[in-house]
Amino acid sequence: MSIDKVAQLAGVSTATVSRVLNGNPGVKPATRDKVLAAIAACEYQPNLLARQLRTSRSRMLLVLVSSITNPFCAGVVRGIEEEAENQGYHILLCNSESRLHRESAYLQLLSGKVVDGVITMDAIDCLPGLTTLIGNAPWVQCGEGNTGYNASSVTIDNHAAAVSAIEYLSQKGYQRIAMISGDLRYLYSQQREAGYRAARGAAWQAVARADGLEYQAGYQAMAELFSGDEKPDAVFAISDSLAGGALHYAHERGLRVPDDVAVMGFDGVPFGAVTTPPLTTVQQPMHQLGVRSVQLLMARIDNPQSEPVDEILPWEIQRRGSA
Amino acid sequence: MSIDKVAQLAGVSTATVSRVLNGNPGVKPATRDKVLAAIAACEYQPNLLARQLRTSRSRMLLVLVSSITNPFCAGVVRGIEEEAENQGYHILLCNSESRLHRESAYLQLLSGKVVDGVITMDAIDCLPGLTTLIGNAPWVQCGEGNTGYNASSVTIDNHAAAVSAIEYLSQKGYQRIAMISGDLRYLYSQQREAGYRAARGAAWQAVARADGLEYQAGYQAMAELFSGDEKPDAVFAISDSLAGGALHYAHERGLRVPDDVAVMGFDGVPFGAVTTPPLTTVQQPMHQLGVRSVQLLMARIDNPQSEPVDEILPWEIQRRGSA
DNA sequence: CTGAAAGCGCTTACAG
DNA sequence: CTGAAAGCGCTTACAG
Repeated sequence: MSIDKVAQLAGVSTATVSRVLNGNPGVKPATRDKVLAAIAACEYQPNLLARQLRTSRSRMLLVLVSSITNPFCAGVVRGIEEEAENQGYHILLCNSESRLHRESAYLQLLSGKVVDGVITMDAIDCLPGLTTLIGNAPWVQCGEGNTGYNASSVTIDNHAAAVSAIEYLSQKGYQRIAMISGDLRYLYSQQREAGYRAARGAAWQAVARADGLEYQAGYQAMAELFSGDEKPDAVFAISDSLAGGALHYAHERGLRVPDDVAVMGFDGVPFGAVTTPPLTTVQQPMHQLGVRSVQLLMARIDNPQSEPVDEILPWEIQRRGSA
Repeated sequence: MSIDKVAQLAGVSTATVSRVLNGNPGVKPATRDKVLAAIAACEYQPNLLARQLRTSRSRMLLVLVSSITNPFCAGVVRGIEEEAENQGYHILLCNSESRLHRESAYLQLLSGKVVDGVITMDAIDCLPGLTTLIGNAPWVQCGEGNTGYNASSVTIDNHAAAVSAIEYLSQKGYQRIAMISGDLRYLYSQQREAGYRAARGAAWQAVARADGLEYQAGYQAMAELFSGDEKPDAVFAISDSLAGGALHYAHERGLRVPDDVAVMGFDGVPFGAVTTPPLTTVQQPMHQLGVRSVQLLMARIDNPQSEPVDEILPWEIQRRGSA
């Protein structure tokens, strides 16, 4: 079932078979039909590996996420897959769990020509060696805008969004606004926390850092915020998942949301619409983040000389019942 | 940066370079060192495509899931990735959204030798053409045990688990136990619904079919169950996500859970631990489902003549506050 | 419009 | 222990 068999069957050269396979216009209809018949007859399936080796184009993209269970990541990945499909690309998803070993194993596929480019959603700054593995291969950072690399990026303005979230809470009359922050190796954590501090200025502040991205971490951080003497009357969490854990803590302690304590999230993931009460949050354009990442990556693949671009997408505050 | 360059640099043949690259023992230490030095000197990176073409082994696995945002799928995928990594394999995740076009595009990678085998988590029965695309390639079904294919499978006993869930609710004293079922194209939906009906026997029954896998669908189904005259006092949902939507409906209507209505889920995904109240559910061995899928697939890859095996894993009822 | 031939970058019998 | 050579299955100038 190789191209040679087809050529034999059709009584033409392999070059001709290849031409009809690739839709090359310069083939006489009669011969094309002969070839097509032969292809059907022997149920020929092209060996993509050979094609990729020859053309040095795999039409595959590597996507590095820290956690696939993170609904924000999942939302972005959907956007990536959709646009990749439009462009005739397949994606190879690496759920790194931030494990260096696994990430570098996948990045080897880049230098090994198995993929044409990579989209990273992880904190790349603190993963030494990875950037050298990527080298000058087409690369876009999604959700993280670390500078100093030969990479494009697509993000939102995390600082501004955090400032705006705090202002929203202030306008609602909340006084003691605390924050559940996250892993500061991520640029977005730094930026959102900085936004919180900037917005608070000289006002009352309290920050608890969640250990991880899961609900449980949000629950713990909330407990920490409520362990002191001065309880917050509002909490701004760096992600909806963490906010979900915070809500759980509030319910468990009999705190009414938003009357006793308001909770505000970040991301705008689906489950935020069905929490009790539904979560007020900063809605990120997840789908569009994915779509634009692919488009910027394609630009780099098609023209490696082109300048990397840093794109910033809009966000909006989604008002629901929790704050 | 091909093997030829390295060979030249080291003053040996390409065969020798290949041998040290592959850890072939029959190489004189002195020459091995020369080669290693040359590899380092020119920062040689092997072209994996060429290697794969030559050896007809890609060490990549295709994983077809219907929805990556489904936390049950995500949990299984983590198990898959972990075991794949142990075996030196990479995975290619296809988030099909049950779209035939996308699934067949990915399955082409199978016939195209880009992947060595496939794990499907989707309802394959009703996707005509896909099974012929798979042909006799190494294949295992995970979570779905359709028979009649040349595939291994790993599942739980969905019927028994559903029966047991209903018995649990009965023993708790609930009388009018309803069910939120799902898409009957999935075998697991059929099996769990059949288990429900078998367990109820002549007792009061009500089934609402959720339209989709998201919270929202569970909310709608719950609304449907409560629209009639005879309200249920307990609801068994076919998945935790759907149960989450049901909980939301209950809260919205001021129904106390589990006093006014009990809610029981299925899957045992992480967020079930932080709902209000936490979700009583049937815990599936997600991680192990993934691990065993990979192992069974490896068996088929290493020995295509081996018989497919159908493996059934244990489940358990996870008691929490909602029922 | 079509074919003969080279080549993508590896690995692997086969000799020696 | 090492090398020359064939070959994996394609595509693509280059002729004609």
